[in-house]
Amino acid sequence: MKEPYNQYSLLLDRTARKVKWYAQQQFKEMGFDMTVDQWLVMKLTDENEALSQRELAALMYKDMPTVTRIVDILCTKGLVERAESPADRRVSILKLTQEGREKVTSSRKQVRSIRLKAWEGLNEKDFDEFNRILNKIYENLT
Amino acid sequence: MKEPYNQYSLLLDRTARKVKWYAQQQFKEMGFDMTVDQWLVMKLTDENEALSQRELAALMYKDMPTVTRIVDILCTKGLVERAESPADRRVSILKLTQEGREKVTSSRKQVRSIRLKAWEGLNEKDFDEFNRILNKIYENLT
DNA sequence: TTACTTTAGTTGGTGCACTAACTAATTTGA
DNA sequence: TCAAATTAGTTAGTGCACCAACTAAAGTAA
Repeated sequence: MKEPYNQYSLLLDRTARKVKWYAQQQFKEMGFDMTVDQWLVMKLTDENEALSQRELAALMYKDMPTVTRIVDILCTKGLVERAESPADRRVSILKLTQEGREKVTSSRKQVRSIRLKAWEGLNEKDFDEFNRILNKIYENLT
Repeated sequence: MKEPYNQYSLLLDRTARKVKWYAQQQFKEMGFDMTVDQWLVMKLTDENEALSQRELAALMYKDMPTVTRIVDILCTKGLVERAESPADRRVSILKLTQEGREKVTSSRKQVRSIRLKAWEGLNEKDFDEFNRILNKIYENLT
């Protein structure tokens, strides 16, 4: 190979963007007025009791400024609220509003079907390989 | 599996970002004052005679507004120039300036070593699987 | 030629990613 | 106990990604 492993980062990047784009299209079609990242924040807030922004950032593999801004948007939309932690006044505990909870609940089934589309024609072994290789690359660069 | 293929988009996304991040760190360390995307524009401009922005966008799998803006930045930096195509006055033909050409040439070897880092402990078969699976996912969503 | 459509590229607006610098609260350790 | 270090979160600035709307040039067909 003259240029070994050439282009792999481009392939990674374009695939990641395509996956996000496809989910966003589906959101749009189902009249779901929010971004994929905003939805993920809501889902994780729903699933994790007394979640702080730092913990949320870790779950999403995003940095704190990014999380701050997504949460800001969701607060403005009235879907999420910040509450002060009783144990540590630096910490914001995230909670869904009633409206936020309803939105997440009503979307779960549809979101699952979005996920499956990407894996058509691929099997469980492929999924394992995918996980192994991507995790290995990640570790190599950490 | 209760949530099949859950999290795969997160894994894709975080790995793609890590790869870009690592390259950017290396650029910084070698005193290379530009982003990875800017470098890619310069590399492709160097390798392709009389490249238009549309062709460049296709090579990078990016959309045209994104390309316009990256090229804008490189023009401002004096590394790239737009020339009018003699055949079609809508088309901008991209060319590296002398300084741009020197920057690309001097960086090629170092960039190759950046690429290899991600694949430590992985073999050629892994690389093929990686390509096959990511391309399949991409096709599934197109 | 004249009107219709397509194509290359730009511009504006919004959202996410990353760095750096900052505030305020908490923890640590001499 | 109190100064230094750490931690949670925010703000500012820059760059990329995507959509939509736009300009101007080409191509097409009557």
